[in-house]
Amino acid sequence: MKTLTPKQQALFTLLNEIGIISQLSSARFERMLPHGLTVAQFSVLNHLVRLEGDWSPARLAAAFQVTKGTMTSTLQRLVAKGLISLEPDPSDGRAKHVKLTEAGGVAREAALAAAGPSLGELNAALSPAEIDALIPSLQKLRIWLDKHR
Amino acid sequence: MKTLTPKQQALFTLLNEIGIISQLSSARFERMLPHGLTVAQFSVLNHLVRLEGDWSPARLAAAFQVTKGTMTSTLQRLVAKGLISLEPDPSDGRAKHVKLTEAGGVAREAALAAAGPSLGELNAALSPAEIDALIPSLQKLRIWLDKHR
DNA sequence: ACTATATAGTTCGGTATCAAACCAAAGGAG
DNA sequence: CTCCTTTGGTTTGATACCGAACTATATAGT
Repeated sequence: MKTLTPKQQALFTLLNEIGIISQLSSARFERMLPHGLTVAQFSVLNHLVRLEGDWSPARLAAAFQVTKGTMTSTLQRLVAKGLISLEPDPSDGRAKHVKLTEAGGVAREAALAAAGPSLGELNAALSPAEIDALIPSLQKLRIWLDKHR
Repeated sequence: MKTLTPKQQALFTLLNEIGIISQLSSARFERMLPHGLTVAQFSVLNHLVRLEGDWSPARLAAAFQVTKGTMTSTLQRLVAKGLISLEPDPSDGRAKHVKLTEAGGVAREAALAAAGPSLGELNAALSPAEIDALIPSLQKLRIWLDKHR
């Protein structure tokens, strides 16, 4: 039976764990969110609140590392819920501006309030020190993957 | 503007990085796989080769931490490709046995050969020591999430 | 034995995601 | 100015995934 080298095996295990954690944590998070918000939708709302500036669908897609098509879909759902609006960019006929609506701001606050406690529970699983230790390595990995796709 | 506590913020960042890595690495991996195999499908084949014993859909779902419905769907696609077969369990009228076919074994070998090198490239992003350091913490997190869902 | 509960598996409706193909507008090279 | 390439956005088709509802079988409690 063919197998992977130990190095490859370790990487495979790592990515496997990461995939499962991603799944479980998204599902967990989503169950907390009000208004039928999904993680992807909440992330966009949160992003718009936290980071000032003009955000186009393309910039958002790049920020979240998803394809333009995926972002189109997520934005359409947010528009349908009245949480954002898409406006034409006067200086570029192709582009659009993504704008948070009043309702979008409110929904984001509510989601934050609902999800924060659930996030806190995770401290039982991992100490703050462990969390801080994990982040830089994962960022390195994420950046490498982004650069080499 | 409402924000998260620093602790919550760190956890949020962590889960965010994990989500993006999961996405990017699955997409990368999948592009390498032959026969239109997906990561989910390959994982099942690989699992059946590496771990002896009888595997039912329910056991596989638990092992991969997905719902039974998700596993049903993945297994149906593998059956359609002729890579596994589902057989009734003589001792339990509800259960089934998942069996790898010849073609399944071959496909798994081919996938391994195709994907191994791509996995190796990741060593450029993270040293073996970093990888080994990451795994235990992530496992702790995964196990906690599994237990508390 | 009968009933209630738990477990195995499927199906359904919805969202996210990708890749690929497409259109329209912008920018650069001649 | 015209052609070519790049960029912004949408659409389509496929897969994975969840949660919830459902059927059928098994097991436990009384």
